[in-house]
Amino acid sequence: MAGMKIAAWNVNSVRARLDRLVEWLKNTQPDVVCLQELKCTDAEFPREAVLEAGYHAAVHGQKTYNGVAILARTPPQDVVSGLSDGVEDSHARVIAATVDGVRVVSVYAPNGQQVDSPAYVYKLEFYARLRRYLDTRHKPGEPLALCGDWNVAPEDLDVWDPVAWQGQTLFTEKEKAAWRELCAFGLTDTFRSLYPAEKKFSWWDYRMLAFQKNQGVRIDHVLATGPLVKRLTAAGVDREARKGKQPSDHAPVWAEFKAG
Amino acid sequence: MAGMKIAAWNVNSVRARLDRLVEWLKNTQPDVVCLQELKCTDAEFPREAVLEAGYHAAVHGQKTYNGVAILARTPPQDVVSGLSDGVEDSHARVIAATVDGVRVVSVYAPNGQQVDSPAYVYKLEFYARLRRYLDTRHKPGEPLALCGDWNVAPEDLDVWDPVAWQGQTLFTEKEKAAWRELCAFGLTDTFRSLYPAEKKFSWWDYRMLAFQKNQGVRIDHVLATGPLVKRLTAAGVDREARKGKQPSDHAPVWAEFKAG
DNA sequence: GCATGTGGCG
DNA sequence: CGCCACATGC
Repeated sequence: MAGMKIAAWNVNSVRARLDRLVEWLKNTQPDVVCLQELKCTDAEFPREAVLEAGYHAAVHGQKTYNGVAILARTPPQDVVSGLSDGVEDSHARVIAATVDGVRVVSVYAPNGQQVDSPAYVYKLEFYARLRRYLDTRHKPGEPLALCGDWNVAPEDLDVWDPVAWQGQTLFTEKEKAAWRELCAFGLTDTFRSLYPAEKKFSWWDYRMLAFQKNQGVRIDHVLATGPLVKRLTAAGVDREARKGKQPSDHAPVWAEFKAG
Repeated sequence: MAGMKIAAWNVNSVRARLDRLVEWLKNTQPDVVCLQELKCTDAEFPREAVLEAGYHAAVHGQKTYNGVAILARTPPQDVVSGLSDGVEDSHARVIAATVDGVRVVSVYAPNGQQVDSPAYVYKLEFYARLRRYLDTRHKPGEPLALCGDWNVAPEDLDVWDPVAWQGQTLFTEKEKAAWRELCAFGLTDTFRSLYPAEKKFSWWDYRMLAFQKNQGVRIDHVLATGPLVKRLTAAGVDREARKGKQPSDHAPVWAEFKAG
């Protein structure tokens, strides 16, 4: 693997955000981008515009909701859509592909709505299923990156006000436990590993001027296995991309790995 | 009265078209603008942005449908909303005001939907009521301009294909007769009086690439009484404003009067 | 708040 | 085709 910058961005409709996405690709020049919430079918995905910007796309789309993709400068290989675990599940939340020797998975974890709602139960099950997906298909010694919107803020440092967030969806003990259980496969939160004390966010509610007041949470993460973490040189949140007119409610997050 | 350029534009939602309207005001610098189809209430009308562009506004708004306004460099005087003829009518289709000594009326005539439908009957009645409005309040010897979307193409020259339009709403004999009866008050179609043989349009359907094929109709008109017609120097359609992204389906029409 | 879809209207 | 309204998701 050459040096590689991997980003993850919940775009909240790739068609509504196409101009911003293309602009951001041109300015940021990541090697791989995991997109979430495409909110379009495979056929509706703007392949041409993305290709013009220099990226091939592996797309697992869905009408109106969810939808994930992996963009890369070279065509993604061995694309696998979904968890393929036999569970009835119409949500397009996972796509995997190999890029330049690294297995990349774009993940849009369920939001969970209200605590103990069916959606919340589904969210916890999704995390368990994803852990089994890794156990079945991968080893922690392989170069593997899982990137996306995880809808979990793992620690107090990851929400703007831990007291206000106490017991709220994205920040409950059960969700954090599901997250830790996933990471226990052998995954490292790249941003947090480099910056153990940084309070940076990746999502801000559209309402109540949350972004202007920096009342956000860090729920978008680039997770990596040991072989990649060894090469980790930088990680961050592209807060600029949340500014201006008609932004996504999420900022892109990214991690950079040196050649090895 | 100083020299005066009066325009009329059905903007098809003033909020959806605000950027285009402001841009057009800055480029075109009309003295008076009659707007139709505001599709917003008085409270929702973007007064600030319009004022920043240099225009005061008299607004007769309505939620979702209709809505008319008069913009002017100096505050419109003696504003009168509606026909005030005692008829039950919730449609905001008429507003009048005096600007620089000229009585200006912004009119959004009913579309009429299908021939002989209740909406069609309402349209014919609207024309008769407007004629009575003029008879009651004005004299043909006063400087008076009625400007707006009349939803009538008065002559064969005013539709792209008179055969195709034969008997269609906007072009039926009854509508043309209602239009002539209104004009018989003492009003002149400024554009047609200057250009008796010009085939120019002011509205093109959003569908079927009608604008690209120039398959339009001329249904937006600046009507003026004798004292103004004497000063008429130019009239036209601002076809450019119908181009580009997210245009109104109407182009602005205008007439220019010299000082007198 | 800002997306999505649907359905009415022109 | 492109407004509006309304419902629904996050």
